[in-house]
Amino acid sequence: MNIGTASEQSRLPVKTIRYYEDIGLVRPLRSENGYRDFSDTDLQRLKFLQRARSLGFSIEECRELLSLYEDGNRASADVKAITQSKISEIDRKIDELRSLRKVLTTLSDACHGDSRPTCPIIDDLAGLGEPDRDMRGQTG
Amino acid sequence: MNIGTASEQSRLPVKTIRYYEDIGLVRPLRSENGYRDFSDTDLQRLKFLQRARSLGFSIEECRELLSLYEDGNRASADVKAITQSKISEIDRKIDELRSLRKVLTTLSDACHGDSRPTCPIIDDLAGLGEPDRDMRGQTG
DNA sequence: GATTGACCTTCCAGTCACTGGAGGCCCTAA
DNA sequence: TTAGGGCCTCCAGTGACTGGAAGGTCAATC
Repeated sequence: MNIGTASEQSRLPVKTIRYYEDIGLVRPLRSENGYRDFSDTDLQRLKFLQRARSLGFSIEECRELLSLYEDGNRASADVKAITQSKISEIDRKIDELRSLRKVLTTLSDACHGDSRPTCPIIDDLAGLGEPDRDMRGQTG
Repeated sequence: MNIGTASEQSRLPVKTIRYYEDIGLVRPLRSENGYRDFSDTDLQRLKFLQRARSLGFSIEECRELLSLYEDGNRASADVKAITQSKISEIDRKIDELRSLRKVLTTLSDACHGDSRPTCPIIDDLAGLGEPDRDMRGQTG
């Protein structure tokens, strides 16, 4: 099938599929006219990639998962390990966002939010808050 | 002061400061030898940027906040609005991560994680799960 | 005065995962 | 024959840096 059909079926943009070919995630044959010709197996890979990407796996993780997918002898433990490290990563991100949210909420709550120029948010950003600067603002 | 000192004081990498100059977030003078010469005002901006970035504001948001910071007549409502839209954004991200986490946890829990090749995680990625494919995997 | 080494400069390329666009070929239908 | 849509490649841009090469500057030491 042509790339357009593969795109519809896999729900991946055409551009993305071409990109995936570029980086070797899928290797469709070529028709005589130079068009990519996707087999059912290729389509399976694309669907796999779509799902895995939407679950937050990076391209390199997808590559790894794909090779496990296609290795009939893989140990499920290997796949589970990748998945669990992904879960930990998500947990870390959630924590980080939560603490960010907390600071922003505190600042926002302290701000009267009217037409006056006085603004605790700006004051904080400018370093005019309590002098515990070194406790905060560490970039992850 | 030289860029190294500005870097220490602002806790921003030297490279980042040069980048910020490139994109016009800070405009230090130059000494006769061509070295950047940061004033106290420049340093204030850098510290402001460090704090704002660490709170998750994008570069463009920082630019906006900086101009509000330097506008003595700004309305605090403007700053509060940016902050609150940031909070909503964080909430959206957290929700997304939570639902991702849920799917991954379900999959991981279903996987025995031993040396056998049978793996529900891979099966799901391959589209061998329940046939509700169209309900899932929408990329945000 | 020469050398060392830290610090500074610019410029280019790479990161991640695409996305947009230009310029042009191919195919089908009217 | 023409119009349109689909396909091709290649290049550049996104965001926010980061790494590295090649080279100039400065202060201290020999």
